Formats: sequence, structure tokens, C-alpha cells
Amino acid sequence: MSETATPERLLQGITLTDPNSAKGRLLQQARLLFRQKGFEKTTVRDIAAATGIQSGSIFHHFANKEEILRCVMEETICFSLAHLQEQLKQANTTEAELRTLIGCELDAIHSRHGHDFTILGYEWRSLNPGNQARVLEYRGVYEKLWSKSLHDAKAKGLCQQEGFLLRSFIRGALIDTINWYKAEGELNLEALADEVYRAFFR
Amino acid sequence: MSETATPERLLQGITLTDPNSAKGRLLQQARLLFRQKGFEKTTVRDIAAATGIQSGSIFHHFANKEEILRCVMEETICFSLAHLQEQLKQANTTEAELRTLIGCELDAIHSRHGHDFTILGYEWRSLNPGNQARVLEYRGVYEKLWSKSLHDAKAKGLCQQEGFLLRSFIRGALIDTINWYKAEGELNLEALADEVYRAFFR
DNA sequence: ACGAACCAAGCAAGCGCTTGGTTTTTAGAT
DNA sequence: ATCTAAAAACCAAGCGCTTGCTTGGTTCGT
Repeated sequence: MSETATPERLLQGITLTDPNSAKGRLLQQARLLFRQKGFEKTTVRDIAAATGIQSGSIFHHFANKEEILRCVMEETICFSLAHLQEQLKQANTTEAELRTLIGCELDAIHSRHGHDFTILGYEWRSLNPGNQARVLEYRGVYEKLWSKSLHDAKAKGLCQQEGFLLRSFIRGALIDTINWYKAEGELNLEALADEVYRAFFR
Repeated sequence: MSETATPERLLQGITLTDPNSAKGRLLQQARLLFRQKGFEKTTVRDIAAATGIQSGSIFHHFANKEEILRCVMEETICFSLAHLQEQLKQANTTEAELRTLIGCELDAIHSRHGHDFTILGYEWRSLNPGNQARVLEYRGVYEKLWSKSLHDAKAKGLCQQEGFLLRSFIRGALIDTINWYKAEGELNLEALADEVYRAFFR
């Protein structure tokens, strides 16, 4: 992961860490634990036990605990970005693009495809500045897709505000759904995406 | 605090822990540290050093570290709630009420009056269920003020969605400002509140 | 046979919290 | 006002435990 996935390469469709490899399994378990308990409260012993190896063996694959978090974050963005780009191909109006952007972000936040955007927000503080910068690189590519569509939306009169501000509001509204939205209720994720669209556009 | 501030008493104007007392100073320093580094990464030794006492002496005032967090959270809600109720007295239209709700919440999030709403979101996981329930009681009073105004707003046609959903979106948009809004920029907090209002109403 | 993957054991540091004793503050009786 | 004794506040030291991570040696795949 750390060596293979740059923003540029990602755009060419390079895949993530093999989930059958030891490293891939570690990352998967780490991701689940980070979401459940948070990075700080998850110990390397927790991750090792969930994967079925000794805690010390982790450091054959990762230099330190923080690197695990960074890899989880990078995989999360890369996966979500690739998925979003795929979905956007089928959207041929600005309205459809916006709806796709919202829907995909909700999918990512609620880990519909395994990965979980929430970690990106919650555990940011646990990354040192160098690692923050690395992850930000990936986020930049992702955010460009939003700003393009939001620019079009304003030109079309679908919203009043400029892109950055509106994007910030929408991101907050979406991320925070993790704190209240329950999949068991009458509102499914698609309907929620519709409601978000309705709150911010037209 | 733990004994004196119930939601009911709060509504009668009971004040917070004396900031000149040892307990009050501890809570103040704890609050600052929790915001800077997060609850998990803040040690009781950090709090003690910032207050100017020995780490062991903390436990004369609090049963354990988690109780410090609970008190900080309760004080934050109580203070913000009292301030909001004060400001709402001067709002005599639904529009003004909404603008006041938004403005006060932004003040709370960006700790304009010392307290900091963000802790309530970020550190929720560090509270055991019992303490979560206690803090939720306070939050319930606060949220009622929102739901009343949002109900009126829908009746007036200022928004399309029902209260709970819209409140959730707005809360997310507001909370997330902590991750991008910088006071040094050209946009001050009042202007930001105006923009939030514009994004969600009319 | 050679490197990658892993184990068993444990180290050094830091953690929340306890303990036994000392100082400071408070309050009632004179 | 002054004395006195209880209560509150605090300190110095450190216990027991967990943490991230290291080390030296073993197993496994090719």
C-alpha cells in the first residue's frame, strides 16, 4: 500500500492491499477495531488477536502502530475514490452527479463496502503532520470531484452558495449521520441521500 | 457540579463550579487539554501539572479520570444552554430564533465563551453508558429548543423537511466547522452563521 | 538454502490510581 | 478576638498494570 498507491496510480485503477495476505488481514481487522473502539483504545494486541498472530509479529509488516492507521486511511480514501469515479460515469446531469456524490459518501461513511470514512475524521489527531500531509494528498483528488459538480450546480442555480462553503456544510451533515442514523429504521441509505439532496439543492 | 446541576435546576439559573476553586481550575485545565489533545491522550499528570498540583491530588476531587470528562461535558452543556436561553429571549420571530440557535451553537463549538461543544462529539466513546445517559439528559433540554423552532419553521414554509432530519443535518454542518473554519480569515463567525442559515432556510 | 513470516518472551516507559502522612482551611466554643 | 479540633486539600512516593515495541530464535514457502 504505502509504496503502490499514489493518487496518480490510483486513478489508473491500481488495487488495494491483497485482503488474503497477512498485511491485508491485519489492515482489515485494524479497520474494524478502529471503528469500534477508536485508534487510541485499540491496542496492537487487540489487532494481533483478531488476526490470529502474536502482537510482536505486527511489526514485521508495519514500522509502528501509527503506520497501520495511515494505511487504513489511505486504503479507505483510495477505495472510496475509485468507487465514486465508477459511479460518476453513469451520471449525465449535474443533478445526478450531486446525488451520486452524496450517495457514495454516505456509503463510505456507513462502510457499505467495508471501508469507513468516519475514521478519517475521528482519528486525524493521531497522525503526525507528515502522515497527515500524505493522507491529505489523496483527499485532494477526492475533493476535486465535489468542487467541479458544485461549481456547475451554482451556475445552474441549484444552490446559492459557492463550492467550498457548501461542500463543508454537506460534508458535516453527512459525516454526522454516523452519530444518529440507524439502518434498521424506515429510512434506508438511498432515501437518506435523497433527503440530503433536498436539504441543500433546488 | 455533579450534585447541583440537574436540567431542572439549570433552568432556574444555578451556576457552574466556581472557577476559583481547585475543582473549577482542574475542570478548566482539563477542558483545554481535552480540546487540544483529546481525552485519551491527556493524562491525569497533564491536568495536574497545568493546574499546579500533584497528580494524585486530583482524586480528592474526582473519583476517576472519566468523571472529569463527564463534569466538563455537563458544564459545557449547562453553560451553553443558559446562554442560548438568554439570547432566545431577544428573538421575536421564527427567523430570528433560527439565526440565534445557529449563532449560539457556533459560539459553543468554537469556544467563544470558554466552553467547547466539540468535546461532546469527539469524546462520547470515552464515557460509559451510565455517564452517557447523564449527559444525554442535559442534551435533551437543549435539543427541545431546536425542535420547537424547527417545527415553526416548517409551518411557515422556511424549510421543507421535518425537524429531526433537518436538525441532524444542521448539527453536522455546524460541528464540522471545527475542522475547517479559521477565525483569522475574512469570514467571521456571525457571517458564517448567516451562511448556514442561508443554506438551510427559505 | 535462503528470505519472508512468525513466535515466545520480555523490556522500558507511561498509565490511572492508592496510600500514609502533612499542611491549610473552616467553624464552633470560649 | 482567640484557641482548638475536625475537615478539607494537598504532597511524596510508588504500586500494579498496560502499552508500544524489541530481540533472538524458529518455521515455512519456494
